[in-house]
Amino acid sequence: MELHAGPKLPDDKPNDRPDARPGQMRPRERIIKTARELFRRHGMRGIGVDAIAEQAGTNKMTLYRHFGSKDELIIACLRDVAAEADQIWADFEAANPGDPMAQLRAWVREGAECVLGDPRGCDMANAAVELAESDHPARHVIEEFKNAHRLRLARLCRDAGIAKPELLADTLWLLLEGVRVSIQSVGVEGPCAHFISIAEAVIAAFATETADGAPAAKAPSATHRQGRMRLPSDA
Amino acid sequence: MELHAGPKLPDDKPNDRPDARPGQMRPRERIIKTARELFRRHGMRGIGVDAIAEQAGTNKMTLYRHFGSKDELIIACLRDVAAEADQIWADFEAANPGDPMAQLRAWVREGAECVLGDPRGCDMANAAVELAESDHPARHVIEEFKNAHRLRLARLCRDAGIAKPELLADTLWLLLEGVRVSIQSVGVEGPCAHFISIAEAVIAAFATETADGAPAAKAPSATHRQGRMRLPSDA
DNA sequence: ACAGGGTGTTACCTGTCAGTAACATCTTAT
DNA sequence: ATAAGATGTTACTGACAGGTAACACCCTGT
Repeated sequence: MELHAGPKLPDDKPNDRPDARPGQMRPRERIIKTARELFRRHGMRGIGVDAIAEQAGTNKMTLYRHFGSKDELIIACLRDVAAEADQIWADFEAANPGDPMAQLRAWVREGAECVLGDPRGCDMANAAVELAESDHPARHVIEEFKNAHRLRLARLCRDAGIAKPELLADTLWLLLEGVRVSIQSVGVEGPCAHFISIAEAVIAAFATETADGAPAAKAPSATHRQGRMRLPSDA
Repeated sequence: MELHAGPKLPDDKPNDRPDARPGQMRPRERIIKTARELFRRHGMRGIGVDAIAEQAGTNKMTLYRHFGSKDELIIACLRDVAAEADQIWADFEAANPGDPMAQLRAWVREGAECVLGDPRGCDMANAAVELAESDHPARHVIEEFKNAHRLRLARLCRDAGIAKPELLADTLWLLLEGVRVSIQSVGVEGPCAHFISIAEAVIAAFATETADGAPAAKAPSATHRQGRMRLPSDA
């Protein structure tokens, strides 16, 4: 039950190590990034640790020195996904400081962009589908992430002055989750193509009744609705 | 490439065979029903043909006499799912004859009921996640089913006099797909709990502008709405 | 030079799973 | 009764996957 902490690096001078140069990640990082991609492409049960290690330019032994089991590797990958998502949140929040409505609309656009171009949907949701065992350790990571994400979205809606923030958050949430799963069965040409229009319309509908009765702060204008919000892949 | 047609039964007198009695299905049917349940519980890659055969009260050889491979069994199961879904459609259409708006709202309620109580979501969508190979033969079945279902929903919306039937259909579609996948990561207590309210509100919002300008036929009454959701008239 | 930790290599074990062969048995139609 | 087809039983193969052992090779800090 020894949790592998990975190779000890001199943390005070990380750039002195040749392996720490950008584009020259150390084995642990390479394995995680490679595993994430292969899990995504082939499914977690559709790819073996041997193939992951080889693709990562290393071997199975090194993999098992860093991750006690395939399940631990899966968990590490999901944590990596979560960290990346948190970063994306932070980015578009920073891009629209003090403007929660703009952040909300950035969330919609960001969500759509993350989905398109790669028809494999949401790593977390896919993991929940594949790891059907209700007691699988990775489920903690998934639930924790999804719940935190949902609360964060509701907070954003509340900050934007929406009258029923939880309801709007859940609506947008279901829509995006629907897009991410739907794209895997009917592709980007299906309902997903209308996601941004739909989401903008829903936001606008909710924004017409703000909590304090004041005019909704920065409700999406008409220019954002049908034409300008074109999805990258459907020109 | 011989497609197993199953044991030849005297179709003219099906009830003469002891195996044809209700609750005493023949091996092929037992295998499909059992496989559907086990696939659902454990995932298609999480259960073996041996376990399926045993649980179905038969053995692997009989299974392989009816289905040339595990993939063929998967396809047969998905077709069974599709047939069942078609039957459900037919049922609630027949329950509200000539009232497409009532049928639409029955679709919402039926969809919600199918999802709740079993946290494993949609078999078709789950299969699309698990069978990641883009050329997997089962993908044809999935895409065909999902596309047909989507068109049928759009037709229902059009018959109900909705101004933008495709857009409402896609919105409801994404919402329900979102529910079915979301329930697997955050459970029924999450956004799924509001699905019916949300869907009713969306239908009401769309129904306020019918195609011919006439008052919407049997729009859901105000008691079903959480918040007064109005969609901008351009969407 | 030396020690030690991280890494690469090879070989191996064990279990599981999809799929098949051969033969015995049962049911039913004629 | 008998033939034919469907089913049950056992045993087997081959492939692959998860996981481990042992040993050799670096590279780095002292």
